[in-house]
Amino acid sequence: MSGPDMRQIERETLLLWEHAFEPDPTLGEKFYLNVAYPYPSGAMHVGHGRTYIAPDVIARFWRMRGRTVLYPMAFHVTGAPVIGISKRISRGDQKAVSLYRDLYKVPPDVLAAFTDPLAIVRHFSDEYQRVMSECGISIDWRRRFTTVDPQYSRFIEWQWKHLREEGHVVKGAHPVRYCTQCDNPVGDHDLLEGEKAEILKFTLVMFRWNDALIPTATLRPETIYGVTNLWVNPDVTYVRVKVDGVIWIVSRQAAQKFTLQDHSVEILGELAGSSLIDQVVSHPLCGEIPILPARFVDPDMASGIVMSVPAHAPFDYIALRDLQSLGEYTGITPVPLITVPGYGTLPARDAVERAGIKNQDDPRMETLTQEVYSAEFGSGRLYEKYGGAPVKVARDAVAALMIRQYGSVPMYEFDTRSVICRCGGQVFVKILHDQWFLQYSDPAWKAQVSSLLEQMCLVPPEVRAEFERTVDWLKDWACTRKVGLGTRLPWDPAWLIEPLSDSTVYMAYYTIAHHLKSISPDLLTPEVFDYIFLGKETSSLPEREKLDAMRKEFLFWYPYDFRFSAKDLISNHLTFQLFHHVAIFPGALLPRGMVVFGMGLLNGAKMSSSKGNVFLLEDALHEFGADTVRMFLVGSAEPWQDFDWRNELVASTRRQIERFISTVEESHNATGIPDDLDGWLASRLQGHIARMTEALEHFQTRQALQEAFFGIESDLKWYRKRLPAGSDGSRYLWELCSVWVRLLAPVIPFTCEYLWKKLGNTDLVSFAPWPVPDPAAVDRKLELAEDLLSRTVEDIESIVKIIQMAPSAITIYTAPEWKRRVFVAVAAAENKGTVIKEIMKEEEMRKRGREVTDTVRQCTMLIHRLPPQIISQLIEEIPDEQAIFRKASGFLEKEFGVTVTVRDTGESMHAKAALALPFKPALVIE
RNA sequence: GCGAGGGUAUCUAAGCCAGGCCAAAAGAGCCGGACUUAAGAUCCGGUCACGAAGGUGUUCAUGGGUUCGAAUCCCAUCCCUCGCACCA
Repeated sequence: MSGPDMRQIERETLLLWEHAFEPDPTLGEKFYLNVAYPYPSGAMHVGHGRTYIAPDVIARFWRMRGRTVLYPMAFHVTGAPVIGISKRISRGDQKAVSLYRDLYKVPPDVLAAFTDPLAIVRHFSDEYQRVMSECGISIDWRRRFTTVDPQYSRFIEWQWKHLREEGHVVKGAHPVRYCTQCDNPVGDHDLLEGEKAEILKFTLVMFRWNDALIPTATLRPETIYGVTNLWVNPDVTYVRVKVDGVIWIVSRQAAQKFTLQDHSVEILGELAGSSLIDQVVSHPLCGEIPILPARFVDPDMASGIVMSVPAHAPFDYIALRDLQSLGEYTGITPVPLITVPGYGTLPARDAVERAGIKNQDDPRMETLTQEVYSAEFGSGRLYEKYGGAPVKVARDAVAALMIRQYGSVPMYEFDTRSVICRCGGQVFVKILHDQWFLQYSDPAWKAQVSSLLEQMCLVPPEVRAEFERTVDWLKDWACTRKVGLGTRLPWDPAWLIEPLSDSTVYMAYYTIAHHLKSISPDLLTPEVFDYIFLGKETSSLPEREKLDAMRKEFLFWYPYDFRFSAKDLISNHLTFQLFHHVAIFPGALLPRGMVVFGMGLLNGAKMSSSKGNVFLLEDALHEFGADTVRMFLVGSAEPWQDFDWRNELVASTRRQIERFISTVEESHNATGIPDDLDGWLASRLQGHIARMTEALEHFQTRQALQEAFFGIESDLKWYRKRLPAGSDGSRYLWELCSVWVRLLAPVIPFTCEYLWKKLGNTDLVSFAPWPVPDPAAVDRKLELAEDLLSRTVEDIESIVKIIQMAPSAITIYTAPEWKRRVFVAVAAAENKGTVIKEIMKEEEMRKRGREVTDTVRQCTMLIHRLPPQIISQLIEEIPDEQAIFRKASGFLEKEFGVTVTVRDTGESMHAKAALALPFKPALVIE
């Protein structure tokens, strides 16, 4: 049986759904959820699939529960990536072309148009919509927009006007990674090499040498008191340059760097490093010192000349020792200035000697330097004669002093060498001016976000800590760019608003996006948005009727209930959008919750388009069908867990759906009259409904599926096992299937629409009422009886298996009345220690002596092994086991193919019979 | 390095917060059987070890500790994932 043609069903169902999920405000309750919109620069893979399918399951669930559900979608087009992509494609870059042509399967004529960046996003946003629809995602596409639509830009301008008025936007200078070849700042993804390089702020300590200054860059300005010499690389050519009118001696590379860091630089001439050796320089804080040669000095690091503190810097110490071992400069002794626990007077010497370093070429020098550096920074103190301050404090104080009095200036430099742009050019640190910042560092703003977070529902709860940390840690964010697509800053149009800063309150835009399409962008002044979103009246508002409708619609949907996104966005986007919301919207309209997703793996490895390790969502749809893809993606792990796509696992998901289809279809054959067994099935079903509902209320899609799919399936398995031979079950199965199809509709909606119709319904299951557990259908006694039966069957099976003998007769001995009393007494006892005493108060029990104490012990063990729920039920009433087993004897005989007798323990002298306990009958198999 | 989360049987994964319901749910895979001309699907059984009576033994990253009792609590170590900013 291959089942119905799912692809055909999908096509037909999609027609039924056209315009079905386009909600307008109602009188009822709403549920508004949204997902971070995609940047459509490539094809969707199965990882994207889950990002949008999991919220769809939630959307469909609440829709069936009667809420008016809004699930909108748009496309984030702002930023620079597509510009780079289109450049690479027009340049004929093989890697880029092959990615788009071969992996994303873009047709040649479309690819040719990709020389226009907008063509890329247009193509892929259409693809996204098409594929999302094919997945059955119930999006209201009327509200679709892109972030470069003129209406959206007007909206962003409104948003930024408010941010500025609230004082959240400030101007400043900012050091950035900068490629001189591209003449642009570069981000991580623009780098060929050195992604992890951090920008460090050095202090240039200015030593005087004749008419010139020699700047040495240091991260430890406080060590100036211990400087014994400078190091210059004798093999390097240095330059004499005029910097801001003063003569400096630096490496050639450094001279170029200064031009990018707010200095005017004019090269006057060259001089060999060797010519500087043995020259004497001076600084007011350390006096006169010589220049010594050292090969470790890198001309491409900061100024290309360093100051030497052999007492505290292992590199300096070992370089000096190397020289002195050749008999040179033996007059120089290290000058200590910091005390640090765990080290002697000369920490650098201690570290070098402990590690047994031979010379300055030893590879361990880096870690050694780090070790001394951290120790001194963490617990070091300057000598009393230098003020006695902790290093932590002295560092900034001395730097400030030098800048104020001794001509020092800061210099920015990377902590690692070789930072290379994708274009192949070297990357430098440049100070950008007139940069605009969002002042996330503002404690008052942070406090507002923190208190909003406290009220918000975060799923899973573990992410709360990370959000709180992020709010604490956020610093000012450079929010404008010179290149890319986007909206211009209204008051400074030379700048574009950066992509992470123009995507923070668009959830409000969705509520009216479809109405805005019919309004000229020119009419969308800040006053118009003030009215729609804040209810602020202004005279002569245009299109008043439309605005009123929008105001009403906005207030219907807002605030949003849940925002969904992957966990990598916690530390930026998800937190940013909270900052922006509190800045603009009143308390009653602030976000209510967020759901954070895990990441996707493909066959155990990270999914990555550039490495080709992706499985395209569309391919998955074709190969497995939409419902299979959906069920796998939301069923293999909870949304916040990472999931792993493996084709062989997905294939078995498809079989599960096929099994479900045939079960429901075959329920037509069930024509029997419902009896107790159906009562049991119905009672169990109520539990499944309740638990699945609760799971979905908590976004636990996997748990929900376990409950509703496998839970019901395994009940049916037992049900069929229990049916008399030849029976297909009762009419109750129709009812069960009606519930079952609705429970699974959020997860596998195509299949369920199909089956819903087969069950004789004419409406859409997508809008059918969600099943509600019926307390009247719950029958604990029936459930307990079946439980006893199935446990007993398991026991018999396990015995039969072990004894490896074909049984000829089975006798079930139920426990005698007095044991039931003991059982209840033990189960109900507060104090298990004194329970025997209590029981022995009865004359009848005392007569039985040891038998009773043994039973107490056995009962205690049994009680520990049974679920508490069963125990509490047993305390209330021990079922009539005789009746249960007698009633099921036909079933038992069918199961084991032998006669099954049921007896009370008292009727037998058999040794085993004495083992009977309540809910654990003794079994004799012969 | 810093911040957050996590490591459970062949795999995915529940259990952990509230310690005894735990040899540890569920699914998958694998093995065996039934059905079938055969394959697939389906159904039945098995899947840590031992056991001719429903049990016993050893397991929940590693090593310690608390407790009558630990996958669950505490400490240390190792490993994995995400983030560390001008980038979507």
